[in-house]
Amino acid sequence: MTGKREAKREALKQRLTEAATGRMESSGLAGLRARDIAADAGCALGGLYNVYQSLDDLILHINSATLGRLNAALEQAAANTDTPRNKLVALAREYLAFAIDNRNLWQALFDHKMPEGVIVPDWHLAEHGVLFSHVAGPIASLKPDLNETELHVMARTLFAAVHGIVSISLREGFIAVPREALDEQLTEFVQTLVTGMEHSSAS
Amino acid sequence: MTGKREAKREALKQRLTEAATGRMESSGLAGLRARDIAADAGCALGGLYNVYQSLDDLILHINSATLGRLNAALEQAAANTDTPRNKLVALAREYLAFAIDNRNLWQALFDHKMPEGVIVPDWHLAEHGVLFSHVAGPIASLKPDLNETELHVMARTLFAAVHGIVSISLREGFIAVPREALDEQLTEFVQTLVTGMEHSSAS
DNA sequence: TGTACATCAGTGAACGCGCGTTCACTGATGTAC
DNA sequence: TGTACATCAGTGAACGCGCGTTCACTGATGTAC
Repeated sequence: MTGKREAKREALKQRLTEAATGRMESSGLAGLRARDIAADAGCALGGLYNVYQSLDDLILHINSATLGRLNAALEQAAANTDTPRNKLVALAREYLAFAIDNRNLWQALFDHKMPEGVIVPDWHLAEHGVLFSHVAGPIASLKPDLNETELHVMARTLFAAVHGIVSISLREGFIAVPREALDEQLTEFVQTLVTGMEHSSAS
Repeated sequence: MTGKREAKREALKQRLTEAATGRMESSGLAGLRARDIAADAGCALGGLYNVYQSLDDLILHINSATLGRLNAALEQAAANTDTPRNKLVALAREYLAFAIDNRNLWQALFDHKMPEGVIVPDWHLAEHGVLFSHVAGPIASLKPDLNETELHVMARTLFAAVHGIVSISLREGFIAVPREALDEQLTEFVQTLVTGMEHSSAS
């Protein structure tokens, strides 16, 4: 029966991760408590610290998983459309949809701060960086004259703009504006921006 | 010597507000402690609670003052330029400048959350709403066909986009991108958007 | 102006609570023979 | 397969810390006469 220890450990880790994800989804990052997670996962409080170094460590792993799902969703959205313009619109809409469907998990991506002095691991920063990359492809098609740096900067800016719109729209509990209206606003916004890009002189 | 009580009270309130603002600017919202504020203001811990209902109450007042200064700065920026296009660019640049120069105070406007169940007073929500209004004027000139609601929505969206760009750029301690570059990016972004608005058909 | 009493701001030690993390203990799994 | 010992996961009570808020007390300001 070798490996039973490892198996149980993995099983517990998964139960903890699922429990924590559930809590985060329902109560938000601020409502996440080690005791609740352990209780949900059916283990003692101390058990959590056998599997994860700290609560922040656990949160980091949840965020990593969320980023993975988000990146996959964006990838899909871009792949399913044709023109650069439509890809950018689809990416923005998918981002909005993901944010709405995973409200608190998505929020935690941006709200979580490491305690002072502790550094965020590189692999996690890299995952965040991938978000921008989805936007870069379509932009490169629209503006072939941009060099690598300019392209990266522009992708970051466009992403940030969309993120800002989604972020402010979802603030304060429920959505004041109905989802369809939000969707339309965002679509129109990206359309306008792309039109502007098509009419502006090359940088 | 009537009124000495009131005068002292006002003086203390001002000292507390200044001390708290200073702490907030240097240490951020998360680093704000009642004990520090009282010490800086030169009064006992309990004194703070004679003047303000709670720490959240004090923070609300600081945010209110910050919003006042921000709104004034934006008003200025728009007034000093001519065309709608230039006004929108100037507003965005002024917003960036204010955020950089008042990093932590600006951040606190968006980070501060009331404790669960406590409602943000109306007057404070209204102050936030004013932010959008600066953008509405120029947009109305660019797109005269918009009705009241459409105009408000568009102003909100544009503001949110610029806020998102500024917000993500200032994340993580120091500015990775030099200020001039940020300024240029933001300017270009707004220019592109306005160009797009000029070329798109009326809604 | 002076005296006696009332009021309320100012004080800071103590309270209370939340909550992440530790740690001595136990019991299950693994290993040696 | 069985036995004795070693290892390490699992336990949950206790620790520790931060920090907002309170409260009984004091001393300064205000009022009445």
